[in-house]
Amino acid sequence: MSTAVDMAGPSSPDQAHSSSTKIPHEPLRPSLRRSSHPYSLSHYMSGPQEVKGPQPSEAPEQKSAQQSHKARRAPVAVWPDMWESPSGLHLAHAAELLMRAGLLALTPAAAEQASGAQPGAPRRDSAEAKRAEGSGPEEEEDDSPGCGADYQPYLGAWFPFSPALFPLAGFQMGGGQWRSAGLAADSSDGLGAEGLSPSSLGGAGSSRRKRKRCRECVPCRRQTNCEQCSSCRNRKRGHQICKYRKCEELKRKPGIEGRAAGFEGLRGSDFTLGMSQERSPGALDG
DNA sequence: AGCAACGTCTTA
DNA sequence: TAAGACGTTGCT
Repeated sequence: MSTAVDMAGPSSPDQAHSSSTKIPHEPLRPSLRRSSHPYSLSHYMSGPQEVKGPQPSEAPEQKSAQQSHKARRAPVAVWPDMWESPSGLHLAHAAELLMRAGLLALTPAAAEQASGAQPGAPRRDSAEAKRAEGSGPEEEEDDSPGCGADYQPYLGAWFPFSPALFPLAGFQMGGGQWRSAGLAADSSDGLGAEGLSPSSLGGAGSSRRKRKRCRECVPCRRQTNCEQCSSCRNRKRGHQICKYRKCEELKRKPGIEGRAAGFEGLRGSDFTLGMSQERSPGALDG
């Protein structure tokens, strides 16, 4: 338990939102103020319930599109607008607010602590984790609401791992290999780490065989769906995993061995640190 | 059988 | 070219 990461804190977005009442409404840094963000902290801390449903500004559009395909789409929520901001400025803004609230620590240690959480009630992913490796400190956490990693969307690890920021830090999702070299060497199913499984390879290399998530990259290690991204909002039709949980290996086209040697062995903590450094004011301004 | 999610095709 | 839709696979 660290001061920055309250492991006994909210285990769901709803609970996380309640903590917003403790946040002092102080002015932001000038650099962030200048970014003219319209959102307050309470806005960032607002949750799915608050953003679900049609937004006032969208009502006319929905009416006019009743007969179109678009009419079937879920209304655009406020959060995804920020999370998916190409510039990442929304994220920086949110990070500033959360840091003020003591909820955010952009340090490797905090990220490590958040990911190395106490076990919780096992859910779906735990079965995969059991298959994945016999033991070890990096053993995949249970997909539990009480798991520290569940807080990542609301804590330090979340922002650096946002897809919107990967490009800013020079980490192209298609080229990165973030899992530990030690883990890779130790992995009993190296195929699995490559997003390939014996079963998926077992056939005649059919392209229709499904690859499996590596379970070791940052997105794979996320415990919970964000419930805000397009994939989550559109799960029934989209049949896609949460954007922020989409395995880095699976994002790459099958057969493309685009692994950059420079990424080999880069630990998650190193990555977090790199992101923190990359996100320093100077780096962002540059 | 039901569900999650990968792969591919279509659409904007 | 990215996002969405849908068929399909793989697992429980």
